[in-house]
Amino acid sequence: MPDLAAPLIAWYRDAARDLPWRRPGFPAWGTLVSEFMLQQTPVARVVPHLEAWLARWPTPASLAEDPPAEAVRQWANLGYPRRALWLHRAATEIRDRHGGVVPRDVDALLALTGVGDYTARAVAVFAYGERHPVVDTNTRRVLARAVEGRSQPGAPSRRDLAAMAEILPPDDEAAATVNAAAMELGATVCTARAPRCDVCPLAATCAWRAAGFPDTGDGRRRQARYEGSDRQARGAVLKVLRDADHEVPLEAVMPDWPDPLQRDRAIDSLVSDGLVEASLGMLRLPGSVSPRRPRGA
DNA sequence: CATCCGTGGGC
DNA sequence: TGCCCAAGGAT
Repeated sequence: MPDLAAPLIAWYRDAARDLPWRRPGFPAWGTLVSEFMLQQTPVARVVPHLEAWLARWPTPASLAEDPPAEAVRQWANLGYPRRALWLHRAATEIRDRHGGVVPRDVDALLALTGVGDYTARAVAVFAYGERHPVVDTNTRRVLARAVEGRSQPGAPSRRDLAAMAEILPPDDEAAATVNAAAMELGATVCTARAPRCDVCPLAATCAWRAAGFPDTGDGRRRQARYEGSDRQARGAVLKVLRDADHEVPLEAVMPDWPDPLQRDRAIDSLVSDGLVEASLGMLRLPGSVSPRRPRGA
């Protein structure tokens, strides 16, 4: 296998975008928040939200002090609001189990709510300089093309970590750069559609290019239609509660939604997820009011 | 392992 | 215009 590390490092030195989490001295907490936000949300949408979030909650403990409702509100329209709830839980876990310091150890990171294989290693590597393979969807596509000669990666697998580990140089800092460079290449050059092979540092040895760019089938499943979906209904319910500064009567939540059963199903699932609290016919974001102790309790 | 989970921009 | 896609994770 050709050496991918050297051309990736050289290319990254010139082509890396200037992003907040790449600034020197950026805190590990900021890296963790950015990785939560970047889970399935494009960089351009994340940047302003990240800066507002860190200005409001500069430490995990500061976030943990506020109720989850505030996290869900601040998350605004970033999408997948469970991530806001999970980030709040992770902040609480960091405060309670790690003295308020974002852990460095991959296993400790993996134990945090909402932190999986990607995020745990991204924090260990990019915030702390540890040497691990970091594999996201961009890296998987780059490896699928450059190494395997396929147009798209297969289903995500634990083997992806081993494949990435194989191309990492021994030095910690160089390994971190290769991890970042593979992601950056996939995000800006080796893109899902219309890859820019003319400026790719791996073009000379790319197996996919050498094979004549065969379409090896996309392996990816089509995303379910959003219009009319339960997800859309959930999003609409949550928006009503985010925009309200107090609890809302159940009957006032989307009274004109085309499918009342779907609306009720959305509310139930949000309650089940912990994103909404319901009692006495009222709905509110979690922890947004202090529950009154029943008389005589 | 397949499915579910938001939202918006680009083509 | 509809469809594709986006630094994943939990169940």
